[in-house]
Amino acid sequence: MAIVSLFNHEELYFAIALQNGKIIKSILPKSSKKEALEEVTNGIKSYEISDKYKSFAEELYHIYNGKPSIIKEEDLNLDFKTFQKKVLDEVLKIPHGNIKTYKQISKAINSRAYRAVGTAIAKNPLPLIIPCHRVIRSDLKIGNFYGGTQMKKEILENEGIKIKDNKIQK
DNA sequence: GCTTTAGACGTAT
DNA sequence: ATACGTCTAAAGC
Repeated sequence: MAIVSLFNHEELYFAIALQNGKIIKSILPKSSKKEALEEVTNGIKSYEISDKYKSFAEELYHIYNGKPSIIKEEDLNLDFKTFQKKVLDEVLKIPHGNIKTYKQISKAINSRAYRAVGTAIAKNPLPLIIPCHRVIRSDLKIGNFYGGTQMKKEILENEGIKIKDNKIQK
């Protein structure tokens, strides 16, 4: 049985799901409670909604607004398949306010599978917590994002990164 | 400088 | 077999 907690601020709805005390799923902000719930419970068979982990859901809101995450690695369920685990482990290491390219990630895990890095990140079950928004293209363009490039840009700007014409400014 | 081309990798469809 | 949140190198404008 998974436990789902919600948090909302104005028109932004965040949600998080935990199983055995570990975070198994987070979502990017949605514009309605219904959407947030649908998204976070996608793929989860049985769950109950409670305020028990509301602080985690609220934390998502803080990360979205550019504050450093206080969620610890031991709170996360990182039970992924080998390749994806390597990729997400690397992404998790990117500090707040910093960025890395797809190429740097693939190099760090001794692979040339830049494309596969993209797909692995696309399947990230813990957006915001695993900062996949900090992974960009080597030409410093934003690249794509599950929640849309616009949202990726917004989060990065909230972290203090300057962006002009879809490009990171050094 | 820009664009297009092709092949490289892991995974899901 | 093909498509993808990509990269590089080469070619042409």
